[in-house]
Amino acid sequence: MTREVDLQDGRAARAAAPAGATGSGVKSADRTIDVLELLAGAPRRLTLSEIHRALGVPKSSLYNLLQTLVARSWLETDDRNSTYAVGLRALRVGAAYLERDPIIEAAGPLLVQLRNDLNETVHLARLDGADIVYLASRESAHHLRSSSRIGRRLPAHATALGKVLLGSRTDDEVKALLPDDLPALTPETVQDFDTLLAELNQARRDGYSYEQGQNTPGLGCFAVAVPGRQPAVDSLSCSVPLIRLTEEHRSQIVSALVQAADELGHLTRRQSW
Amino acid sequence: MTREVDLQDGRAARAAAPAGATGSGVKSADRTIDVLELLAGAPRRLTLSEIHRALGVPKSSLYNLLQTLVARSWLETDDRNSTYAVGLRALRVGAAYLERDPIIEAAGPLLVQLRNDLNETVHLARLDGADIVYLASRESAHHLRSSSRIGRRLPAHATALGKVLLGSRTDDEVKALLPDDLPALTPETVQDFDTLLAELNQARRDGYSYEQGQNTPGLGCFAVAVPGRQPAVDSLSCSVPLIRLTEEHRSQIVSALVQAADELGHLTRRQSW
DNA sequence: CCTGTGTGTTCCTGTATGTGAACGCTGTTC
DNA sequence: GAACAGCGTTCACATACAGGAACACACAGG
Repeated sequence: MTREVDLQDGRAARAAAPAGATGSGVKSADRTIDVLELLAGAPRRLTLSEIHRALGVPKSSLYNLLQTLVARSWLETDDRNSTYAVGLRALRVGAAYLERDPIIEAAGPLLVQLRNDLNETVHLARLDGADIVYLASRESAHHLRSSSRIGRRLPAHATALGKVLLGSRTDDEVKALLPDDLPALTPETVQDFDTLLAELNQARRDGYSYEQGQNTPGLGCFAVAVPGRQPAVDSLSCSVPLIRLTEEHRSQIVSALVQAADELGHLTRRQSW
Repeated sequence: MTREVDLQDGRAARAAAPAGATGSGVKSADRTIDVLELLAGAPRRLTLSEIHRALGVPKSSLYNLLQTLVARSWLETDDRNSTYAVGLRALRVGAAYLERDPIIEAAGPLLVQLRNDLNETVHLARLDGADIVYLASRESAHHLRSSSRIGRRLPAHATALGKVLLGSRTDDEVKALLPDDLPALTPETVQDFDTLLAELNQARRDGYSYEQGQNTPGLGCFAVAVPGRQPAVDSLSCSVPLIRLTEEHRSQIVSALVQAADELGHLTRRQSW
């Protein structure tokens, strides 16, 4: 018997939309998305029965659906119809989102320069509801093997990227945006609303946000919002292992981030959207 | 009146699957994919009516479908339900495909090194049917603005990436794989089957493929297959503007590509798949 | 060996879903 | 100003799909 485990990997599970949130729309379309998002978040290939249990969709309906998606190469099955994973054709749509957005195109060279100047990992992210979504990143030379986080979601309140964007809104807007109970990713994650609001005020005053180990133990993170839209939706960040973080490094990072975000704002302001 | 144009951009239109290829599966799932692939390949945002005409789906059905996809953030509508584009949540699934594949993870640093050594644009691609699909690339320092081609498809016979992979198959297999009429992307594209087979033989002998302006005028391209699987499915390439292409550069590129492909093959051979 | 639990697959029916036609609306044209 | 053509939206009916149950098969264990 195979051990029963969470099919969604730990972090993503909390940040992801309520999987069964299929309410009013076209049923098969909702399920198609359910399947794709489940497989995208799963740590390994899944069998029909596993998907059946995870989504609560009848096996026979699911069977037809999966066949359809495999026929379109949006899903792949390895040996003989045993396990399913995201397929090659699903690649294009995500890339299309990235290509259509001028800010992401413009961010590429800027991120490279930032990473080279600081020699730390830098990210571009966007606020979506209560989560931030990674849009682009460049890894520091230290760990090359780190897999790109593009498309991954993290609760905004647990990240510097999110805090600085929340800070661009009023306290009331923040209250309306975030869930009543703030999920914790680590023991350090702020779960108290007033503490969070204090952090946001700090970020508003400083012009940047900082966070330590609130989403990843041992990692500190600085972020500034990309100017241009009000309220801001995009932000740049730089993550540093706490062991390597000196006061000098800190001010270097912050000024480099502010400058890069400014430039990014200017580059995209006149763009036709 | 708006001028009526092709909704799919020139290249992608030919390489893409027959858009109406929805045959036997779950209808709404097929249509969901149709919509996503159409929007991903379109050069701009589309209205409901445009999608209706492009896919031949009844407007009322399409209306519900689009509403559902928007509600799930797989599509976005800008002002007020007027035009549609790929949404933020579609990002994750493509990224998931890339992350699950060890060869793509391993290719990252290798591509960076290749690009730095050659100072030219380098690509990793995979054969899928009669097309190649770009999986990863690093642009040369010369043109930073070039948008990533990840997920884009090109006819295999018109690219060095594809020719070297086709060369890893027998002539009969190639005949079975490719369509009867080879589409041309430029006046230079091989359309004659015997000429193509001769090119494949050349590639088999040399261990790499070369092509000039067959998919992009003024651009030459070298490619070698990543060893490990038989027949090969992945290949590495380097594109060079013809003006800049000397005999010395040529041999430097080929040997760097061969070495990188070998290394990539070794890195991934022992990986658990 | 036969039983039990797992898998993926097929079939048939009731109903949920797709759809054609009609609607309200805006902007353009004569 | 009226007629037209385009747009997105609504609604009631009939079709095609979802889903329960039953199927074939593989494997593990008593």
